[in-house]
Amino acid sequence: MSKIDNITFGAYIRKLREQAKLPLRKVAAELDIDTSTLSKIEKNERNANEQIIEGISRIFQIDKSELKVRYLSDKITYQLIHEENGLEILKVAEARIKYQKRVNRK
Amino acid sequence: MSKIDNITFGAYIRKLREQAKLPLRKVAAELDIDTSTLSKIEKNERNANEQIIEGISRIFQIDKSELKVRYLSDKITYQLIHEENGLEILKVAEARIKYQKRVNRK
DNA sequence: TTTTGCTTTGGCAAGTTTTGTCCAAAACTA
DNA sequence: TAGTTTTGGACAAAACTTGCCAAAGCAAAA
Repeated sequence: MSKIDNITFGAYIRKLREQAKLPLRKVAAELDIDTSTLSKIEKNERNANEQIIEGISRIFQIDKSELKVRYLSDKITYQLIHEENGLEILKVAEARIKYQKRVNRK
Repeated sequence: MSKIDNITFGAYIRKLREQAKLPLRKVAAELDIDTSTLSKIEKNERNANEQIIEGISRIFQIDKSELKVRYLSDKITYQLIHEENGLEILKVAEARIKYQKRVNRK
């Protein structure tokens, strides 16, 4: 139950930063982005990207794939949150991805 | 097993059109879009949108929500197809959407 | 209260992506 | 062959995203 905690990606990385007692300014500098950009990412007003996820992973020693799962699941949740059939859509996507996996390993 | 047939959205609407024996030209006119745009949508080279899904639903008498499920699950599948943890990402998104539903009906 | 440091906000300009449209060539049909 | 349908490329306009900066807000210390 660690990744299914219903906290957004932004809130999660903010929590990491606050636990480490680091100001935006310092983390942003480490990530080589503007402070205001990081502020917006923490408030889910801007997208993160590979470089930023990489950096967060390095700074806070968090497994990069966990961060990616959080980031992408957030995005997908957001895409479906107002859809009537969100859960069905996910089921179909799941079936397709499983199918792809089967096909790819030939 | 009707929506989980591993056929893309484009291929699906092409099939509908061919079964009805209609040329792109006619369907595109009905949808009020360019013929070549519809050709590209059928080949998954352009996005559909609400208006187009609406139109397809009307022309071929297909339930609009079925079309939406097909369209969006396609998009999500495509977003995750190269991700290591695609299935886990879907699971997390699913848990979040369920959580939202619970919260919303308060 | 004033200062100091941290964070938030708004907005602009540049860059990128997506869209709609047109046209010509390719592919198909009869 | 001609006639029709489908495709792909080019292009500008529109929409969206990004990086950056300046100003405002906020809280705690001096």
